Amino acid sequence: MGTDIQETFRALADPTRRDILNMLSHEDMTIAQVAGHFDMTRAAVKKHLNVLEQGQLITVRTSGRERINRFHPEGFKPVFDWLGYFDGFWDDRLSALKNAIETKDTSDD
Amino acid sequence: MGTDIQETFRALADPTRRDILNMLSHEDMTIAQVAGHFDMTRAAVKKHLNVLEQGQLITVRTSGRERINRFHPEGFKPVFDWLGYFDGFWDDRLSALKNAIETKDTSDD
DNA sequence: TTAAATAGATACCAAAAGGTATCATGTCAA
DNA sequence: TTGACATGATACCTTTTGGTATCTATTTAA
Repeated sequence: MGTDIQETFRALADPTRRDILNMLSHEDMTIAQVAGHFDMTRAAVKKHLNVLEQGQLITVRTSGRERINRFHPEGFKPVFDWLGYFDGFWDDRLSALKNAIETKDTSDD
Repeated sequence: MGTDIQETFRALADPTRRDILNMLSHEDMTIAQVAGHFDMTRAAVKKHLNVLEQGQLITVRTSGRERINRFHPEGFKPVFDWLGYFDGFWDDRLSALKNAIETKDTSDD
């Protein structure tokens, strides 16, 4: 568990889910709020949110009857780690980025 | 055409294809050579290579009856560009990486 | 308390994805 | 030229994926 890179890559492979990530990076949103931006049912959006949660790209907290989805940038770490295998192709400047991610990871909420 | 980000993310979403990319980052390989590393048919490997080519993550050249697959790191550019939307979350150190990619892009072979 | 709002859970469906098997084509080498 | 080899192209199958519809549960507010 934890850093299942496959789940993260899978989560990123859908355009709707990438759009959702962009939206959530600006503000936390409930399922209904996210669904309001798409021409699809709330159930379909919920499925996408489930996939994003499995990929650890969002976290979810419950507030009353609402389910609030929050962007979780630390979830990108396995992706950057994987990209790191190709260091030789883009020098080693990738490590700076990886450090940036890892530093961010120390914050909690 | 050109930089279809969806095709690139799609190509990265499969573990076999990510393995293939790692292999090709070390040396160019024919279809048969790639297939030799997996417990699946040559046709299946060929499909994966097609997806990687559509995602612009590899290039293909023909030499006689052989089809030689080459890692194409520039294909990652749309991915890094997309990640750039989240600059605010990991400072702006991502731009260093993007510059690295773009610089590499000027090389030919 | 009761009605409306938010969300969860299933069942179901069509299309895409990952894979195999098979046959056709082009190429190297004796 | 002829046979073996590397690949291309289809057809087909199964599972996963993205989506809808429907029903249930919980929570808020009048």
